[in-house]
Amino acid sequence: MAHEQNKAVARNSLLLRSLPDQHVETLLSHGSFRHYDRGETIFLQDEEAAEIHVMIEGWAKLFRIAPNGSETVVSVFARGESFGEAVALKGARYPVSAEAVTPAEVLHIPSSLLVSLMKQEPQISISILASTFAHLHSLVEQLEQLKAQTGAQRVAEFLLKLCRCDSGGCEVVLPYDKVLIAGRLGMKPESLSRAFARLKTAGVEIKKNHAVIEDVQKLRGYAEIDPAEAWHKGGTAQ
Amino acid sequence: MAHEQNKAVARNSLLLRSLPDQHVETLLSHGSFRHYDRGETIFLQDEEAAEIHVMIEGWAKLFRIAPNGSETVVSVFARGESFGEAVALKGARYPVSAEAVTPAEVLHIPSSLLVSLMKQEPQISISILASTFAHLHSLVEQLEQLKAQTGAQRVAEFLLKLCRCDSGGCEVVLPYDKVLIAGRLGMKPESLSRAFARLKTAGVEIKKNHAVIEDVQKLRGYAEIDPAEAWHKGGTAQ
DNA sequence: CGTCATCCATGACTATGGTCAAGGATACAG
DNA sequence: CTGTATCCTTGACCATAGTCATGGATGACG
Repeated sequence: MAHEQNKAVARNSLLLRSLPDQHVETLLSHGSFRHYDRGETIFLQDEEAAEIHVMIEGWAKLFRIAPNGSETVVSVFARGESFGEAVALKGARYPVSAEAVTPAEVLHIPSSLLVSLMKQEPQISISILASTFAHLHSLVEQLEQLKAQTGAQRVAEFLLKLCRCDSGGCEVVLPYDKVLIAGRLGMKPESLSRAFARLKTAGVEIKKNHAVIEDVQKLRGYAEIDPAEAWHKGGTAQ
Repeated sequence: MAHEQNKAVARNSLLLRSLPDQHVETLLSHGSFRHYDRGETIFLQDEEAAEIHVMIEGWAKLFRIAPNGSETVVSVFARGESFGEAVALKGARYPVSAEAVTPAEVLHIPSSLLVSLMKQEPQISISILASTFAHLHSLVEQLEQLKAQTGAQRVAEFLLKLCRCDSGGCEVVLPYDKVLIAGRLGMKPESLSRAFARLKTAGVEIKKNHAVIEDVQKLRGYAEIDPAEAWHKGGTAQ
């Protein structure tokens, strides 16, 4: 049965994998698996949070709609990752909305259950804090990237994170469509196109939905150094 | 003795105020208060985190130095706020550095102590999660602001957060120097100057280190609407 | 096979903000 | 009062990316 598959993934999720089996079973038996179609809403900004969400299959994005109508993608989650921990435990309202960007399978765990387990088993708190910290960390990284790097450099880092090789050439599949990649990297689709075009200089070729990286080291260099320097080899002022 | 003052502030901090007195006393008696001069380092990126930090007096910034040398201010903390909870409990390395930006008094609480208290008192975990969530939330807001607002709009929101009035006029004191404000808002000091200049349109006058807001509502309007529309009153496409 | 829709690339134009350089204000020391 | 340091503002210039408009590729469907 598909549920067994799902449970296996859940047991391996970042949130649950370090918990004692007994508690994992309790959580699984009270949690619910649900399917979402592409584009379907998982929760909305300002809704009261009562559940923690674990991605079992597919991708989901967290995003905010600003008063002026523009959308900001805050993060994108894949199989094994979870979100909403801190909000749900605080019983606060979601600061973001969540939506499936591919067909997706999500495990929902009621936060009340977690709170009561936390009282018995402090290890759970540590687990939750750990995954919350991971989000914190990734947001900090995003902030830095947004403030200190150009669009093309952010794309370069994005590609580097996707490919698992340390050196030499590499070919990666773009995990979701370009509109979403652009959003995730804080730019418009048009800018993403242009960023791809610039990366040809750094030995990257885009074909359909996969990218061919000629030399990982070279690309890494492009991502980290100020682009002006990559050009005419100047010295930094400070 | 000054220590009593300090302890009073600590007891009122966001992290400790909701804890039972008994535990607060334990934490205080094992924590240490320390003074920092302006510009002094509190901790460095990549150091191992073993303490939680509570601001008692003054201001501190969290920041990252990118490989290319540019600094990103991630957050600024004031009296009563705390940072480093999630990292310290996970025993990970700091993803950011911290530095006093004014003369400051900081309470350091060993994380090992907190871990053992968490085992006795689940309420502590909730407290910590709450303040971690607050950070998470503020980072999300920053991301949104950076992606969806212009510099002048970010400055407008910054001023609005400082003034506690809901309508009418208002005068606020800029809490720290303009270089830091600029950093906190993701821009260079020059851009901050220009943003201030633009805000004259929205009824804001800057004199030395305080800002006079003519009409809070008006400024709020400026912060939220797309600046192009504030100009020629167009309709949004989408 | 043609039609239509979707997604993506590209061009032209504009605005926002970074960089560099210069100049004004303020505070403080002598 | 003068010299100096620090901080802030302003101007000129330019790179980056947003906006708008167009056109091409791909794929679903009749």
